[in-house]
Amino acid sequence: MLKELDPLLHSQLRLGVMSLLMGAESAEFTFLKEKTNATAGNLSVQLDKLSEAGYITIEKTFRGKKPLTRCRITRKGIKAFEEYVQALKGYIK
Amino acid sequence: MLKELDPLLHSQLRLGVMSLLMGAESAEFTFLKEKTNATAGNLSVQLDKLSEAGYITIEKTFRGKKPLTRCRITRKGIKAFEEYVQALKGYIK
DNA sequence: ACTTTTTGGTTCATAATATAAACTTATTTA
DNA sequence: TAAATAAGTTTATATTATGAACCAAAAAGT
Repeated sequence: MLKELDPLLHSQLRLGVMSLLMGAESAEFTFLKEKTNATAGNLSVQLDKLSEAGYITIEKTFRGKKPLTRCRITRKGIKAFEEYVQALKGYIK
Repeated sequence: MLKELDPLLHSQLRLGVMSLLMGAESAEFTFLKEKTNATAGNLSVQLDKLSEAGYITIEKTFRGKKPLTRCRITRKGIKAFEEYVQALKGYIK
């Protein structure tokens, strides 16, 4: 039987972010923005949602005088991602 | 680079329907409803969208005196599904 | 025989979600 | 010193998903 797909992950942009974070120790806002082709506003909102859910951490610092936002996937996020992939496989054969 | 995910397929219910139709010659409304656990209203709407897009055909007849709605995936639908799966693989590694 | 429930849906109003435009604050660059 | 750029956030809107309410016919109760 088809499993539920975690709605937090079943979104192109959030899934893209999580996918990128799965493959890196951490990633900067600007990097994620470039790789996903998202607008800053949209990315900002979606990162907040992932953070709210405890799937990522967001660390805001400065590089010199400029703001620097760094994201990292959490253990919970990794687990959710892996479960999502398993569930998805039931759909794509 | 991450590819676009066809928004018509990137929806739990529509993807579920397409997945079921990929594995069968045809399927009845009531069968799809059971397998996907959708409400009739939601399923009806999503089937229309897939049909509008040319991804499935919907044939309305009768079994005895009761309405019978039968769905089939089209060549276009199969292609779209396969492309979606390819694009998705870029996200889930 | 009629009235209640079930079957097989559709329509529509609302809830949830995604998205980008407009804004902010600070920093280079001209 | 005015104008453009960087790095985001907030907010208003557009899009999408979802189910409640509805309909017509058939089957089941009484």
